[in-house]
Amino acid sequence: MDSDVRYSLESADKRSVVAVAQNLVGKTLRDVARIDSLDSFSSEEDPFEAAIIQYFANSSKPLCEYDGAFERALSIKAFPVKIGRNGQLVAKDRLVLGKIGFSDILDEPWETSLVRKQYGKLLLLAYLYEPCTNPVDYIFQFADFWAMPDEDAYTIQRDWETVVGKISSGRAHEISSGDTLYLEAYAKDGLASGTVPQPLSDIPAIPRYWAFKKSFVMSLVHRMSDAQKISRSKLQSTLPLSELVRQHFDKYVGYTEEDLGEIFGLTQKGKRPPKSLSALITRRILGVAEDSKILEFEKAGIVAKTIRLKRNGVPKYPMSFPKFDYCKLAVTPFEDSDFRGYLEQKYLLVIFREDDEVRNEYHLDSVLFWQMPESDIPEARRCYKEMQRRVRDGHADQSVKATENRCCHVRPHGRNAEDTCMTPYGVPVIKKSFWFNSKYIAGEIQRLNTKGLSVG
DNA sequence: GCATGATCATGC
DNA sequence: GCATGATCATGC
Repeated sequence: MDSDVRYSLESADKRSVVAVAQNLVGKTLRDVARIDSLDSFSSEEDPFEAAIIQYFANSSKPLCEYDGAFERALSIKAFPVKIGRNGQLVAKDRLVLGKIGFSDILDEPWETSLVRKQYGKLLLLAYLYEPCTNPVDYIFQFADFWAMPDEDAYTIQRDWETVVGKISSGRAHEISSGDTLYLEAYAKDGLASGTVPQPLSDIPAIPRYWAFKKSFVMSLVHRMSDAQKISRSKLQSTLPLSELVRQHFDKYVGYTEEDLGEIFGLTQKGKRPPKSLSALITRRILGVAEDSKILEFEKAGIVAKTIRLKRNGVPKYPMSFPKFDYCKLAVTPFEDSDFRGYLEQKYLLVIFREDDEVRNEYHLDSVLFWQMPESDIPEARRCYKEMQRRVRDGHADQSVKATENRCCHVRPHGRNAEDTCMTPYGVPVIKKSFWFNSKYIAGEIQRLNTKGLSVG
């Protein structure tokens, strides 16, 4: 998010925190933190949030170094969202920031107030609320620092002054949510918790909490999640996702990428097509706006990928993973590695196949949902362990080749020879990443097609 | 023709 | 500035 967030972590640390947060999206606490229940947090005020904070503390190096005090530097707020009637995410509740101390607030200026301090460092995590579900199984929908636009900050300050004004004129008992626009003094427990004294009047008042109103949280959700649902006709209203996607793509099977670019008005004659053309085509076929995420895919953690198959059924080029860090690789067991996490990625493979006659002309062929089968994980593990061994032995330059491993290999993925990463033995080596072998992917596509799971 | 290493280039 | 997807170049 914007760099103008008032935030005391260094920006590199901040990026690291955001990366940890983004890693939660599409997953659950059970997935990422291997927690089965919140029992061990049950003494906390909010066990769910406590578990999330612990996950962050364990996952982010800068946060570890903050020695548990990082809560001063950032405020993690998990809040529930649900699927609204039109299929878009909506806020479920208000977002509570903290209790209003009727006495403390009297001589506190806005600049040092709880609300002002909180909103400059809010890390918002939205999770999909499901009734009767163990919170460790809630799926996170989006996560990011919240950069508050100036116009919002101004309104929030005015709201704050309105509430403080009532307290400092002895009218805390007259506070109402209707007084304010974005920020409210929320009676969290209603009258259930009884009343408390207020400093400048004998009349007791209901205890209140600072909270962003539901409508304001709703706008946050809209701003932060640009995900859209895949379009459905009446007839398609109850179709399972895979069948829905297949039906959408079916209409366009046989067209070339150029045809589709033209059909959807994404290309102009004489102009070079955008590089992201295939990604744009996928969006159009599914009826989702260009700049939107696809809600169903976000929820299920599916990534759409275009695969161009040559006539022999082998992808034109292999699929790469993000670059790895030699020092991290040397000390991280496979089970805890980023690579292990990437292997669990679910894909929607949008497959184009090379024309039988015209070289370099690719036609839309089919779509497949694919995830690396569990039974192949040990083979990928061998690739990881072998590369790890080489790095430890001082041979980061020696990649595990595609001929050495059935599923994956290692190859350079830097900008050029100068784009290096430090090794544990102090010699920089060109950046590398793990890649799926082209032949392995070819085999998987063939396996799914012959299994009759093909769509399209 | 393929495997492997290296680099380009677009878009965020 | 960098990651990622795309592509080139070399050698067997």
